[in-house]
Amino acid sequence: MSDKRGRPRDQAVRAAILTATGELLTERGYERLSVEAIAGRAGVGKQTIYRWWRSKAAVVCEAVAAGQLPLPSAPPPDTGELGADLRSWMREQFEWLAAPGHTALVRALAAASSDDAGDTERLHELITGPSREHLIGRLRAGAAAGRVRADADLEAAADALLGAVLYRVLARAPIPPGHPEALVDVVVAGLRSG
Amino acid sequence: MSDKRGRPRDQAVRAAILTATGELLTERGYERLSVEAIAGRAGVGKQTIYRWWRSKAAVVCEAVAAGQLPLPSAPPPDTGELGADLRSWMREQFEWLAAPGHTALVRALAAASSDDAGDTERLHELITGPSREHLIGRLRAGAAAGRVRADADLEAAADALLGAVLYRVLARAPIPPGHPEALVDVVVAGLRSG
Amino acid sequence: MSDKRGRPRDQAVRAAILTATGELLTERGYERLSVEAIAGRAGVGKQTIYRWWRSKAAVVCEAVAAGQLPLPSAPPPDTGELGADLRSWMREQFEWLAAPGHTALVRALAAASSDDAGDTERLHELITGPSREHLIGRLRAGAAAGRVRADADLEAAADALLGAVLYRVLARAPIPPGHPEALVDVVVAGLRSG
Amino acid sequence: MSDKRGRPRDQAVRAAILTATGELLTERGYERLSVEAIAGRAGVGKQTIYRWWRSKAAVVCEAVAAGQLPLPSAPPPDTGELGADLRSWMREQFEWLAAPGHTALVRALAAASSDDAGDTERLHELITGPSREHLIGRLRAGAAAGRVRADADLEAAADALLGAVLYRVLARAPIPPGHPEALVDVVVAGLRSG
DNA sequence: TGCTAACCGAGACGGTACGTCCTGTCTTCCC
DNA sequence: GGGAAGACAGGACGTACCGTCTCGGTTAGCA
Repeated sequence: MSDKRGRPRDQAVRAAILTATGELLTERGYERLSVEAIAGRAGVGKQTIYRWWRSKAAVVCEAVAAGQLPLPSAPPPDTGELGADLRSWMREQFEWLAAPGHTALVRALAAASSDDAGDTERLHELITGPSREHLIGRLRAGAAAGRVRADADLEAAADALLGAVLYRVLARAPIPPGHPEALVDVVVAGLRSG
Repeated sequence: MSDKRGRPRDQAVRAAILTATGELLTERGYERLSVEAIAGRAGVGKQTIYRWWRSKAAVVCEAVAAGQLPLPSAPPPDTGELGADLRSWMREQFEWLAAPGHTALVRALAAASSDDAGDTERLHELITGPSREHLIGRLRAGAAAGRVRADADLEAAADALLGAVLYRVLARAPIPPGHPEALVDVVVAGLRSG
Repeated sequence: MSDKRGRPRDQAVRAAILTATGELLTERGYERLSVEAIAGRAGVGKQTIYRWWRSKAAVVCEAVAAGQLPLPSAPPPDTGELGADLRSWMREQFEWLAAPGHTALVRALAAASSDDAGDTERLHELITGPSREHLIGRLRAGAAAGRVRADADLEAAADALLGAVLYRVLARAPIPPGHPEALVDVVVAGLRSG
Repeated sequence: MSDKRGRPRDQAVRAAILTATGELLTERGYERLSVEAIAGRAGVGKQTIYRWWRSKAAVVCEAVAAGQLPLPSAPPPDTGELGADLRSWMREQFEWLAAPGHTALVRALAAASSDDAGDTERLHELITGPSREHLIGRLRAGAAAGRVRADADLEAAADALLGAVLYRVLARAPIPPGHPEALVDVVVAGLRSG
């Protein structure tokens, strides 16, 4: 089926490239990340990178997919209290962002998005996709438990929560105390009563 | 008192630079925008740009401020119906984004944000600031009219609405029909009842 | 004695490599000749070339030796008339050079010479060696016939004739009519009388 | 007439590039000479080289023209004795070649010639041109003095002498004692009697 | 007939250099 | 002294080859 002629791709090399990419992205940001620097740190020829990825954005994309970059943890388990669950999840999101380098990383990935349409979708799928699905799942469970009205648009609610986080990060606006909870409160109340 | 010796700054030159910046930004995006291209299209020396602006991001920043870039219109007037007003405003936001070049522009500005901390704040202030203030003003009027409960966090609500728009744009996700209204419905309902 | 186990060298492959080398050398010149292009045209792995030759120059060297490259014909037979014989031989040399690709080939081989000392000698031996030996042989016959004075330096005379051709080719200077004959006349007269 | 707008070309930079080129060419030879190395040693951006020269060969060409490379001295003055004059001139040529680096330089320039037609002519004009003209001038003086027969082809004689030198260098053949004198003897005798 | 060695195609690999593009600074002349 | 033009050092881009190195698959002689 597949063409297996020639020397096979060296997986250790692929890993080294993705690791180097993750490190440099966190250290310097997307703008100041160069393919040459990745090659240098990974101990790899530049051509080896271009052989497998079309662009800087594509490498970053796969580095994220490979878990080379720190992403916020999965949402906390369902304790039955929708509001409490979402508040603690939202707090975690903002706490993760407070760590040095993490806001830079999000901004870097946002910048990477502006390059190519194909990579963008894949990148957002990888980064916000899991969070989003867990979030919607939790909301759906709340709906099943009667905590959320049946006709509520759960996707819109998820957009509102994730978007609010993204907005604060990109605007470099400070996070006032109580902000995560206030966000959750507005959305959860809106889901409860139409 | 002030030293006015020497030739004063040529305002026509400044305008040409900002116009060229706006055009190129919309055409090519922030990544592929170069100072040399701006200078070339504006018929201006490169040094003239660097004399007045510290960086590419700063020029983009001022181009936005000078209205060289198309931004969504101001929110519609207060008709007394908070939900209806916000729905139509939100529809306008998404309609503006649907026009060709506008999503590219927002992505370009998001990318510009990742460069420099100082410019970022100014840029977001210019782009989302007016929308945000109008939005919060409208929400505050709703609170005064008793449509919004007194202790609601209007900033969080504004973040949720603006962030949701930003999120869809950056993720290049399609806008399903009814999405703008659903967003407004969740947030407004959340503001009404705590 | 020698270990002849294992698959023997494929002579068809060797021939394909030398043929491809000859073609590419004539088409593109030595500078723009690449081992990868040779391998590609010969339908051969790069390693197969490096297994048998140390360098690009070595392959070119053997391609010449194997007759893959067109070289000027052997000198005409001895008719007894030294001057006439050399004039017609010299005319042949310049006529061969006039054909398209042949001057490029000589320049390519001169360039190849600058690479490696070992290859250079072998290459010159192959290319000018036979011509040179025939030439000196013809001059020696002339000396035996009393047409050339006994103490004449036949090597110097051969250098002068071959070098003059080489000089014109490398300098890309046009060949004026009567030039080959004039060259022969000077040298032959010089050999006749000291 | 000429466009004098903009910053004028920095002559110190031009000199630094040509000096660096001459040094590196002598040290490493033409094949191992890189534009990046020239830029590095000259303390210059690569673009500054490509702004003024189309190719490596063109830079080498101008380095020669600018006297950055050691070339054999001009021919000795006319003492009236044609044979003696040419013998001492020819000895000088071969002595110059015997110095380390000089043969490499000639081979390098021969290799540079194979790249581009335009540069080749200019390069040969610069390198062998002056020698050739002095040589022909001296021969013409000999003809005027009756030492050379009137109908002798002086160009052919010059080709023979210069070519013989070039031939020995490119072939990396050793110079036997008495070779320069033997060369001159053949050619001068040939010019004397037809 | 199966073992072992060497060949062969393909092509990945670490590198070097290419020639282009752009950045931010500078220098000159013109107004 | 502002401004157009454009040279400059520096540095990253993406491409082309280099010479080396595995792969799977052949093709011989020897056992």
